[in-house]
Formats: sequence, C-alpha cells, structure tokens
Amino acid sequence: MDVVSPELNSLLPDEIMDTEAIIMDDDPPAESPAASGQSQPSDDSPVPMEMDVPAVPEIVSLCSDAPPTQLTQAGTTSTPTGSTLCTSTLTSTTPKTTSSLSRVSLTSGGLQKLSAHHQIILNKVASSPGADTTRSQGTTTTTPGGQQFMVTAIGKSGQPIVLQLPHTGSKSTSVQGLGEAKANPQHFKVVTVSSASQVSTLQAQQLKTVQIAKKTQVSSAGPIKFVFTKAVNNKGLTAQTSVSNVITGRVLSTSSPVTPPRTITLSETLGSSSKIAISPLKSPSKLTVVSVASQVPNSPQKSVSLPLNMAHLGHQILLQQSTATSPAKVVSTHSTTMKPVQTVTVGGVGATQFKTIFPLSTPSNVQQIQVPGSRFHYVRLVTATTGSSTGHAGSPITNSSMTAKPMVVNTTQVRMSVPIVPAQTMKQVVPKPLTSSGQVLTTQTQQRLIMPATSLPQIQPNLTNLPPGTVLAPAPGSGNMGYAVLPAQYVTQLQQSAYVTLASSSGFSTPTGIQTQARLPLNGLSTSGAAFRPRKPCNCTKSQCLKLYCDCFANGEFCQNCNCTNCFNNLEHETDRAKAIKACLDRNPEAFKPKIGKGKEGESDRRHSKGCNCKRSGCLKNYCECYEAKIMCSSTCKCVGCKNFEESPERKTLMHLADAAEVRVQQQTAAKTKLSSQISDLLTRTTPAITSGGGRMPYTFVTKEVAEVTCECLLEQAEQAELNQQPQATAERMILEEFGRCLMRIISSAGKTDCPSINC
DNA sequence: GAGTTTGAAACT
DNA sequence: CAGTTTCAAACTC
Repeated sequence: MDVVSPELNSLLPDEIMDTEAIIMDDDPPAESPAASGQSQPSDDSPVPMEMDVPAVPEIVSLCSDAPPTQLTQAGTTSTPTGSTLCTSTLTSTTPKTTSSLSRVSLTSGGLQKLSAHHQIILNKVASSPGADTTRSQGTTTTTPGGQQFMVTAIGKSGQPIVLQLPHTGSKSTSVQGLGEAKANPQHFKVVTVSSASQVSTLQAQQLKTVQIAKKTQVSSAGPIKFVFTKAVNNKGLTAQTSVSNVITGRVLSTSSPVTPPRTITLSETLGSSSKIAISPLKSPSKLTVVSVASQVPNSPQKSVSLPLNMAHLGHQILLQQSTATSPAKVVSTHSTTMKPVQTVTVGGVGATQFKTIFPLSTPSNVQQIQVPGSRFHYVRLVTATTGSSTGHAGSPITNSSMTAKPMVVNTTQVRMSVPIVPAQTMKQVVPKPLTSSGQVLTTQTQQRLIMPATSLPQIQPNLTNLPPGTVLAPAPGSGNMGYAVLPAQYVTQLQQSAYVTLASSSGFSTPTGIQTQARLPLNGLSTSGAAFRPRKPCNCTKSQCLKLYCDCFANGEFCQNCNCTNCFNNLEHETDRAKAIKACLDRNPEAFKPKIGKGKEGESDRRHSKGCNCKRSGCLKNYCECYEAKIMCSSTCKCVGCKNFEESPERKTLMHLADAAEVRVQQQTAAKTKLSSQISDLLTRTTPAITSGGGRMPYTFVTKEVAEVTCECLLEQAEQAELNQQPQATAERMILEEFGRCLMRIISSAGKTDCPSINC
C-alpha cells in the first residue's frame, strides 16, 4: 500500500491521486495532527484516491536553493541488497510535531558535488524531536522515538527534503499505521526530489519534508527495504534514468513480498540544460507527485489542488512548484520503530500510477521543438525566468543544445533499491541505481503531465473532469505559476517518442538550469503496442481541434500526426486549449469522462453513460456510439428504430457477417503468411541447390541429351518387342518398364555432380 | 477522392 | 429543455 500524506493529497486532484494500484487496506490517518488537519478535499470521484489512504501528511518540494556545499558525499557503502549507498553529510531536520517519528529527509542540493551518476543520497538521520529542521542541516541527531533519514537529492543546492517515516514499531495499532493489520507491512509514499543545479539564483535553503507512512510490521522476518521507485520505463533497461533538476517523485507503490522491488533511479545531470526523459509506463502506475522548486523568491509554496479525473490515466508524475522561500513542512507525528532495512518503492512500479504536474510559467515557455533529423518530438517547457539566466532557457533546444548535459529520465528501467540501515548502524544511505542482475525491473505506466499554470485558477475546481493530461496553460503574462495539464495521451505519447523539456524558473534557466526532458510517445502511435491503441488522426478544419468534435481533444490528446487545419490542440496554444477545456467542462462537467462505462464483470456490463440518440442508422452503424463501442443500446439511449439489442436479428446478422469477415481476414492473413513462409523456404533451399549443383532440381537433369537417350531406349524396347512379336500390351509394358528404368537412372544421377549418363 | 449521411456537440 | 446549427466521422459511390 502506498501512503500519501493528506496534506500532499489535498493539494492534488483526486483523479490524479487516484491510483488503481492503491489498495485501501490502510487505516485512515488519525493520530497525526498534521495529518488530521490535512483533510482530503471532498471529491465525488468514484475512483478511490490515494488521498483517502494516507494517514500522514506529506510535503514534497523539489527545489533547493541551498548551496551545494552543504551536501558532502562521504562515500559509498554496499548494501545487503547490492545497492550502493553513498553516504553524505547528514542533515538534521526537526519535525514540527512533537511526537517521535522516524523521518527520511531528502535533501536536494549540493549535487554538483555528487557523483556524475546523480544519485540520491538518503541520509538516515536520527533527529531529536525538537531540532530545527531548517537549521540543522548537515547535522545528525538521534531521536529515541524515531529515525530520521536525510535524503540528499539531486538538484539544486541545499534544499533538504525530509521524508518522515512514522514509526509504528511499538504501536502496532497506530492510527497512522497504514494497513498495519495487512499482510503487507510496508507501505510508503516516497517523494523524490531533485533540484536544479543552479545555485546562484536560488535563495535560502528550503526544507522540504516528505512524510512517508509506513506500515508497521516490525516482526517481519525479512529486512524492511525502502524502495525508491521512479516512474521508469520498463522497456529500456539499458538507458540511464536520470532526473535532473526537477525530480521527483513521490513513492506511491509499496514493496510487498510478492511484488519484486522496484527501483527508481534519480540521477542528476550537471549541465545547463537538463532534460528528463520520462520513460513510457506500461503497467498501471501509482501516482507520483513531483515537487519542483520554483525560482520565484518569496512566493509561497503553491499547492496544486486539481481534481483531475485521471483515474484511467496511467502513470503520472505530479510536479509541484515550490518557491525557494516556501517554508518546509514537517508533518508526520508517528513514532515507529525502524526496521533494519526498509525498502521504499517510489512510483513507477508495475501497478503504480503517476501523475505529473510540471510548473509552467507562461505559455510562451512551452515550446515544441522539432529537431531536424530526429524522429523524436521535442517539447520544451520553460518556466518564466526572472533571473539573469533567462537567455539560456529561452533558447530553442536543438541537438546541439542537448549536449549541455540535459537531465534525461530515460525510458530505461532503472531500479534503485535503497536499503536503509537502522540509525544505529547506518546514518547515510545513498541509493544507487541498480541495473545489475537480481534486481527487479520496474514497469512503467502511462505518465501524464500536469503543468501548473496560475492563469487558470478558475479551471482548477473543475479539473475533475479534465481530459487526461489536459494542459492548463497560464494566461499570458500571468505569473509563472500555473498549471498546464497535458493531455493524457499526449503524455503517453511523450513517453515513447517525444521529449518534453521542462525548464523551471530562472534558476533553471542558467546554464545549470533545470530542464526536464520527458520522453513522450507520439499521439496514438505508441510503440508499446497494446498499451496505447493507435488512434486515427483527426481531420478537423473548423473547430481548431478545440471542440469535442475533435476526437483528439475529446480524448485529452494533443493533435499529432493529424490532418487537421488551424489546429490549436497543441502546446503552442495552451491558453486557448485551456479555455476550450473549461468551456467544455462548463457545458458538461463530464465531458471528458469516458462515455462507455466499464462494466465490473466484463464487457457485458459496459454501457454508454449517456446513451445514443440515433434516428436513422438503426444503431447498427458506426454513427451510433453504442454500436461503435461494440455494446448494445440500453435504456439510457434515446434512439429511434434501434436494432442494436441482444435479440435483434439484424444485429446478429451483422455480427455474423462481421465475424465471418474477420475469420476470412484471419484466414487470408494466415494463408499469406504460410505461403510467404513456404516460398521463402523454398527459395532458401532451391537457390543454393541450383547454383551449387550438388542439390540440383530434377528438371535440371532432364536435358535434351537425356531426353533423346531416353527416347532411344524406349524405341529400342519397342523394336525388341516387335522383333519378338510380342503382343501390344506386352510391348507397352516393356516400354513403360524401360521408361521407369530410365527415370530411375536419371534420378540416381541427380545426386552426382557430373552429367547423368543413361544407358539402356 | 468527392459527395452524402449521420448523430453528437454546440448553439440559440 | 427543446429546437436548430455546426461539425467531423462514417459511409457511399
């Protein structure tokens, strides 16, 4: 089970928070004051949200302004699991709550000093309850009641991220203990944070606290592991998954005995233009919340409360923009007993869903970049920069620009197993990407990017019904906080074929600025196969693809590879698109929800939510949405002359015809395949035989000379029979027998290299 | 490929 | 909410 802090969840749309993989076996949070205060926003969304589950408030922010010097990489340590743990200077943080708790602090910053691998350093820190989290960075204190881990992450300097791990060891029935009674003892939500490498423009260090709710199963025999799982492409195993400047991740997935641990590799690339390549996510994923530090000073941390209906969406990463001056939040109050080794799975694991929110400054910051010679579609998202380093961010991304060490989250599966040693034994843990054997590769699911845009505050309340991945773009000139909701499919597309470069605020715009490049699949053309069904390109001409007439728009996709004209359904027209979305939602709050409800027990239960309104088609043509969806009309339909019902003979006839046609097609296909195979095989075998001579075909031996000799032999038999005055029947038999012998000699000669010799 | 039909979406 | 218009897909030729 994943535990999401109510606080963080409250900031997120229910749909975003929703994950199919989440099992609601966890006990609702009760004890933590912060958690209690973080009541989840009421949402009527039927989809269970992670928000409902988490007992511990969680705050994740990804930007660190602290100078990199604070992070000191002490060394590396091999963990029992084989992962390499890099020790770094400990940063003590003080939980706001008085209760003892184990905490994991993710401190971003000082990445410059990190190894090139940009690993996230988990520093287990024993912190005293009263310690000040904001001040005591770099120090380690031991708290009797709980354990604190400092995770030094990637990114900009010095903004520590604190992962609080409520200890439930003593309290098996702890209120916050999530799913404690459940067999699966470990449930964590992990937020991975990476910050921009640029430190100069950043302001004071910011402490970010990530609270991790842990199930309390202290008695478990096996060591507990924290698995930081990133939304990683399960396909590409070889590629490095690096998260530069912006990163994150909240861990939604939990490691269970049955489920192989999944690893998230968060690596930071030190370079001016960092790109994050988000690998495609296949399996249903859990929600990943990524908090991105914004470069806007003094701006309060902005929480995203977007009730997006993304239940059906795949893996999504939620990026929250946080300001450098935003105060760190420490929420968890649980006191738990740290297990020797705990695995935290951060997002992206098989059944996890990630939702991604990237902060966007202005629409102008979103750039679609077509790289000549590259089959990938590049999208650059740049937040408004107020700093002096804007020039870099605004520059178009080209192949040459990509050389600037962009941070790329590859589609490659990268597993990071971060075993955490008890405070007594281990103080610092640095997760190391595990690509070696024995590590389980995580499966990626769809990712959807939601970009914060301040320009559309009014839309946010209605985001529940937004199309998956809808981009909410900030109004022009509206600050750099906004939400851009990328179309779900677009994100899906991005995952496979396109790159999205996300550059955060001015701090990122510098040569060391953060650029997140997400690898996204093309619209409807995903190579993943079944995961993404290819969709027809639209042909819209008048709707600008901003009306529900457009299937792309209706499906929450960006138009790509379409035949539409005057298309606004792209990143270049985020504002218009956002307005259109809002308009659609105003007209119909459920406009972007699937029309065909998914039956609980199979397709038979599927039905059109609204029903069709056919008049002439008899509901037996694709004009009818019911028929098109291969479902029968129901009582909700208002169709006239409907023939799309169970006992309809017309329907049966059509079905039979369709089945027959399908069978024919399949047979033809199979026949073609077989024939092709046979031909190919024949050519393969005959070609060398003909050329080599050793295996020549029989006809090659029946030369003119052979035929003449054979005929002479036959004539001789005929003459012989005539001389002996044999009856005609006997003569014919003699001739045929001679012919048989000739053939035998010819055949026997076939295996010989020299020319066959036939003698009567 | 052009033209027609159709029904959902948008509009009034 | 009902009627009309618009629109793009489905369909036909």
